[in-house]
Amino acid sequence: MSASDPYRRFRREDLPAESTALARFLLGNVLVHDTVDGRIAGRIVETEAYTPDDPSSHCYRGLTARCRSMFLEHGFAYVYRIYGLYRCLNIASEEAGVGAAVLVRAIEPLDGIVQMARLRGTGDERVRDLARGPARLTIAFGIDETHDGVDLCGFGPLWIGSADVAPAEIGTSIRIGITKAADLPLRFYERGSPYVSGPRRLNL
DNA sequence: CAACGGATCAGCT
DNA sequence: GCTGATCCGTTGG
Repeated sequence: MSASDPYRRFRREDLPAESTALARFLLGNVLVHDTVDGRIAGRIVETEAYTPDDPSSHCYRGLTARCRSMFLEHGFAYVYRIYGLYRCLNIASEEAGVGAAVLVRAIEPLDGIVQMARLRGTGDERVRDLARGPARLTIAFGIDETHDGVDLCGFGPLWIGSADVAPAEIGTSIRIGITKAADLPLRFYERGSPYVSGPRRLNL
């Protein structure tokens, strides 16, 4: 967060609002968490879109207490608890008042790798595994439900930005771990990246 | 490697 | 009650 910061914060108007456009746009850009113990940051390499009227979306049946953040303007965080144990980070998409979001599924660690390994607390300190998978990445980044509803395009400690690198070559597949609308091609990943999650057949 | 079960709970039916 | 946008350790080919 200095003049020499290698990453540039996005303003909301930098981001496409539409869900699949945002899911693709985010690939290759960075998620940053500036904590008291230093910066944790990495390149987003895998996303999934949960569109309006999507049967697998948490707000398919309308606004509820859990998914209310999905109705915020695009660029706000939606964090929810899954399987009672873990958390997943989404970025709200579409316009305010429309429930939709992009799930961030995997990140290539760039900064704060030592702290990521500490936060994860497993024996596995391979950089490749630190943020590969939606729940792993929230653990590695220290993200929890206190981040639900925060503006990732604001000036807070958790934000998204540009690393000003060449755009990734994007692959497309069906989404992972869902049972409804399971055939829709709404998962996007950086082709060839070893930091992407999921079975190999989905990462060609 | 692939497959399986346990952990653990909010939200919904 | 039952179901998950999951992970991890263990078991078996």
